[in-house]
Amino acid sequence: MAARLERFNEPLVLAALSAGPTHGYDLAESLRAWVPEEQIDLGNLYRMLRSMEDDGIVRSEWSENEPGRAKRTYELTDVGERLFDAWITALRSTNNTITEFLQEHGDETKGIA
Amino acid sequence: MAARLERFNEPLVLAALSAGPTHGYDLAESLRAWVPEEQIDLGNLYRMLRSMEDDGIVRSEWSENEPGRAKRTYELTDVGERLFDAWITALRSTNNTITEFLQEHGDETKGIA
DNA sequence: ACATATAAATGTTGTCGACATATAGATGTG
DNA sequence: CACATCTATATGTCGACAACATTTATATGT
Repeated sequence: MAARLERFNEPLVLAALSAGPTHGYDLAESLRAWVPEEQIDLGNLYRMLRSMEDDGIVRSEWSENEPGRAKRTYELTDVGERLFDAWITALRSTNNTITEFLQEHGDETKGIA
Repeated sequence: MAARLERFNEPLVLAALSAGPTHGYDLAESLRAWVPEEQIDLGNLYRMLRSMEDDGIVRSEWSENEPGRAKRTYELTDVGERLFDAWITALRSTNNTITEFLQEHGDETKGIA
């Protein structure tokens, strides 16, 4: 059982990028810090990044003159920053809904709380 | 934008049924009380109830000798009650994750909080 | 008589996450 | 050197679930 929050990886990515540009593989590291219990699916992460780029949420380019495998560096656009704000608001609202629900029904797990 | 919690209707139904048996249409009323902003999809609700019955979470039978259109009355099984407990635990955990995230990033919406 | 509310159900479609696989350069090790 | 492993990006496929639409049927209000 898990109460999965749909698309929650998106605000995690937005938060990570709001601290400055990085590339996909590093982003996966940041996400792991937030959700240590579940391993990040890199395939889905890259797919998400490309879809976010299609929507103008992030912008990317191949990093040049860097050692190692070629990396694509992502950074937030203005649209992305505004989306981040919207996510924060939405998460607050969701959190309130859950909190109210737990207040009304949270004594169901006898002996754990 | 909405931070949708996947399958959140399920714990709502479980909570409603834990207060006693009812039928699908009444359940929709209870759900509306919890999520007034979004209208409940009755089609999906009935589909969900059937699937929950397949999984042994609820049990149902046609109500007899009742006026009006024939109703199917649902009640929780033991499995359903345990699932409800599991949902509570999972929701607590999700709530903690969101809360931590908001504590670190919640000052993004300038002038609203 | 006609519209609307109650009640249950199916069909169809799109989005997203889970899992698998492909490609390729860099680095470590026997 | 050969081979494994790590870093890095990307696509293919599948299934679960929500959104939206439509169907059937009874009861009630005007």
